[in-house]
Amino acid sequence: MLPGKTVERLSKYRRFLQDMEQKGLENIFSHEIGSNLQLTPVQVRRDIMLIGYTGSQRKGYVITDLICKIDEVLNPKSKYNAAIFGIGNLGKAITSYFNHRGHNISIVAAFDCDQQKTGRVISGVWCYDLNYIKEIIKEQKITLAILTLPYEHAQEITDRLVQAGIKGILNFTSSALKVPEHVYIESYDMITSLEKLAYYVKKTNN
Amino acid sequence: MLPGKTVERLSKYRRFLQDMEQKGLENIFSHEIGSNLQLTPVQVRRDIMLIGYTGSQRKGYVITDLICKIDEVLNPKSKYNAAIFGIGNLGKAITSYFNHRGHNISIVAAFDCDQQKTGRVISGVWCYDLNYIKEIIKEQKITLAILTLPYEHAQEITDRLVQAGIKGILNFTSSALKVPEHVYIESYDMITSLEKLAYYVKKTNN
DNA sequence: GCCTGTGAAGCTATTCACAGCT
DNA sequence: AGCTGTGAATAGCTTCACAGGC
Repeated sequence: MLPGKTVERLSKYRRFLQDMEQKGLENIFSHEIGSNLQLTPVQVRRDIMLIGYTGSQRKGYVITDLICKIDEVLNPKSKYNAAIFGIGNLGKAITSYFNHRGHNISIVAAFDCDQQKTGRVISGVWCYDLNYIKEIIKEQKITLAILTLPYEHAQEITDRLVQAGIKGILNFTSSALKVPEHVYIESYDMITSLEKLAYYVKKTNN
Repeated sequence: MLPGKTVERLSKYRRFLQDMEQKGLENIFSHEIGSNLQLTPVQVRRDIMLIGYTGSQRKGYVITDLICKIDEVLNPKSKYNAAIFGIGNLGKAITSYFNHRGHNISIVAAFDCDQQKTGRVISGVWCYDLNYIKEIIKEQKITLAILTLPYEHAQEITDRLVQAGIKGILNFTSSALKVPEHVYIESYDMITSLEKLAYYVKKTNN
């Protein structure tokens, strides 16, 4: 099992490498990847070492092979189906943004409690009423949930998702969700980010 | 200067404490804060220790005082003006979400290159054309920028923001921005988050 | 007895420094 | 000469373990 930080960087390496591949490049050095992603070459090499890929001293890494290796490590061939909970502006942003790229994760359903939104397609996915969580998750083999609904309902919906057998949750609400051991949570809180930014800006400017 | 992780948690403590204050509570123990935010009591105490606040053994921390102390540390009284660059779904989500709460950071302007959007109010803020970056930033004393525009334009706009004297950037594009030393960047990449989630879900389920 | 505050230990992540290859 | 791969050192963060107070 790779360290979290390494997994995050691998995701970025892969996208960068895909771009370079598209541009017709065949080989790349650790310092090239590094300078593009603002990382040290050592860090890049260490990550690549961790996934067991090895380059050559003269030409660096073979782009196509490295992409393959990352694919192999990050997505063990299976496809993941995700659903989004709360299809407001944030939900729509994520859905349309995400489904545009070729991924092995796809958002296949949306859920909302607003009757104006349910029963039709929004940002390319069908929007269901929150009452059908269990059925649809089973039916569509959804394993990942993205939470973009109001803070107040987050824990309640989470409990229902866990009940329905969801395996991972990407949580954009500022609620610190309680889940059983076997469910993995990744949270992002933008208020925190902005406040952190303000803190460091202040600190570095006086 | 506090560690990044501590700053992040302080932001969360504050919001939780404000909620508790609203509910009429006066005192709170580290384990109560911890269990709500999924942190160990020791961690909470350590963070509070770092900002130089001290509680009492019998009643824990005085909520109002602790909030004050966090305010003092996180926002050294000044107000921050922020602007959002790219007012699509994500931009709108952040703007409306953020300006609803009482903050010392406020989003006072939006920028976009789409003529359909410029010259009017969107999500409560006036939307300017990207050509006026420099003027508006000066005029409105904007120090923070939030980037929610397409990847391809991120670096170019960033350069112009730096030129215009911006101090901090919250970057939601997947581009790893190059900026001079004195500009602070906080980045969030949701593709990375989802891929990380998928990775750990997979790993913990076989 | 149950709380806070904190030195010391333990982990995790990054960087240094350099051996080895081509 | 300039790259990769990696043990060893360092830095950053969290938890342990316990002293001290009410």
